[in-house]
Amino acid sequence: MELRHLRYFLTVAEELNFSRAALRLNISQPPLSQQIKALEARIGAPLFRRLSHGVELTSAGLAFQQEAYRAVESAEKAVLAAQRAARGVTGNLRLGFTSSAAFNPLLAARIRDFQREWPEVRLDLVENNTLYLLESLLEDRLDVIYMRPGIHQPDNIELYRLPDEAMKVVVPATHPLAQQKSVNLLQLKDELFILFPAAVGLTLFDEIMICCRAAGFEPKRTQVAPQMSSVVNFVAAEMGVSLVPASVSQIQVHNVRYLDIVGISPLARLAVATRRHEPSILVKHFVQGVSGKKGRA
Amino acid sequence: MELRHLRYFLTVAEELNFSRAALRLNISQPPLSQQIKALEARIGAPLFRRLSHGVELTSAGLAFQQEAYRAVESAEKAVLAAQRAARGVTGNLRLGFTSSAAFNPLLAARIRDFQREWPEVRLDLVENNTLYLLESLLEDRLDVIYMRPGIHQPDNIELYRLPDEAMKVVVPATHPLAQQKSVNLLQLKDELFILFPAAVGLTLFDEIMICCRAAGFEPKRTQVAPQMSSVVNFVAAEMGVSLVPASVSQIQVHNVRYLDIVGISPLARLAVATRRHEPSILVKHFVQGVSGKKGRA
DNA sequence: TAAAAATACTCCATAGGTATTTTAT
DNA sequence: ATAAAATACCTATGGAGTATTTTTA
Repeated sequence: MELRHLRYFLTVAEELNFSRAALRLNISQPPLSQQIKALEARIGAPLFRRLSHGVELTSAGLAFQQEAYRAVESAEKAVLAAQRAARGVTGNLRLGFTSSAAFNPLLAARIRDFQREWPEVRLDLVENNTLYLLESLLEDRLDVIYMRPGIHQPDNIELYRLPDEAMKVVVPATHPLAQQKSVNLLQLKDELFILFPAAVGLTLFDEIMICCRAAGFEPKRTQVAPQMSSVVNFVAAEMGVSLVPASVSQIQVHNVRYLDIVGISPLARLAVATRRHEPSILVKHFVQGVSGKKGRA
Repeated sequence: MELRHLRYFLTVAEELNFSRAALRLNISQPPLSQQIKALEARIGAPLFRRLSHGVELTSAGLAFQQEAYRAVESAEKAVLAAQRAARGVTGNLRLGFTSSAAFNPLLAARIRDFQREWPEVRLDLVENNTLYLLESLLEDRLDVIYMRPGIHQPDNIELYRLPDEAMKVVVPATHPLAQQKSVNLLQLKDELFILFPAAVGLTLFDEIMICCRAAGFEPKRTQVAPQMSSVVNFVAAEMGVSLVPASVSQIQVHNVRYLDIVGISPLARLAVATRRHEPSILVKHFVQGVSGKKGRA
């Protein structure tokens, strides 16, 4: 049995006349009779009662009609669904980002614009650290990631650098520096630094360490926090001070002050990464709207 | 596009390997490649990504898979549904009966047994007078009817006579005759008779009239009631007396007595009718269990 | 008798087979 | 080097055409 049989049957069931149905199907009447006959043989029961002027459906024909219609409809829907998916109109895009990038306006804008342009694409969002995101990307559990580019990236990923972001110092409101509009790093030399674990937030951690050394000191005491929001909360709890990307200052926790840095200052680097030779049209569509430049970190 | 393409596609999508899929489909690998290629051309997008060791689904292929599966499934379901309908396992049977037959135990038993044997067949029940039932049967709005056979029936129906049923006299409990176990018709010669309208319950009406004449009188005063239950209610309201099929005495209305008739007594004739040359297997199944004998009324 | 479906037959398009080449790791 | 898909080419099944017969109201 083929869709041809179902299509022919459905047309005859509509017309209740083989000759007219054959006309509509752009075939002649005899082959139509033959195909219906073959279908009836396959089923083992007549689908039509042949009368002198046309035909009528048997109960078997009536029962066949409903499901046959669904079959033909599903077949057509399958083609349309495939075509839509191929054009990138539908589908899933798995997007990962670091907790420190979660507040970056470029990421928010890209998500908003992409959803506006492709409203039927489902975005699966994952927040995690750069190492985890990279691993997920390479193992095909994520399609696009917003990550902090470090020293050695795998070479089978494609990187799109976003503009570097300034960083700010976060201090408790009760801290003497809280009254100032800006600070230089050296003023923090005796403070306890709340940072991401080196193994996880490696790149931001490194960047801060390097700048402190350039400013002439080595942070003596450090304390790790697993998430960007935890960092701010720990500062609010007066456990120490920290350095965060400027966009993170959107987290307006009571009892915390953000200060601009003058002089030597670390930069928060951000990049979008995809698998190299990525075939997914959704990834292409997403990356097209990322305002970064292609290239190594 | 044919079901073949969908079946082939689904097998490849399961195996993710053309050669293995071809084995399962009992064809060789090249024609499978060709059919998938033709399908992809029809859709306008590749469904598989060809890798060195096997293939994987593209997003278009993934989208296609769901609906393609439904299409194949529906096609198979259509065949099964038709086969079941052809065997009389499913379908609708429209059954009509007169209100005076509604209490006949043969009808109740037949409905019960038929439903027990063919639980998936839906019975549509219609209660109406013989004239209406006959018309509905001939115009294909009913399939089987329990009717009161009269003098001239259409000859394009098939009749199955059921055993004649005795009739009883119904009187109000306050009536002098209510004390007797039985009556003869002549005792009713001065009573008001509650009967079906002649145009509607023609046969039962005629039968009663003929018997009264044979008993030696003509019912002087008559009153019509539209339904068998109304007849009994009118008797209960002391409007008059009536004659009903014995099975109607199941209607145990307060203030009403049923009396056997001795001597000349009318009979309630009942028959099952179907269209002549009826092709429906459901009608055949139903009639097979009707314990009547075939023939004219 | 006429309208419509079935049958008889012919033809060719194409599904499927075999042999071989190409491709990608 | 190897596994697997694509290509080339051939064969033959069967879908569709034309002409005609059968059916039934």
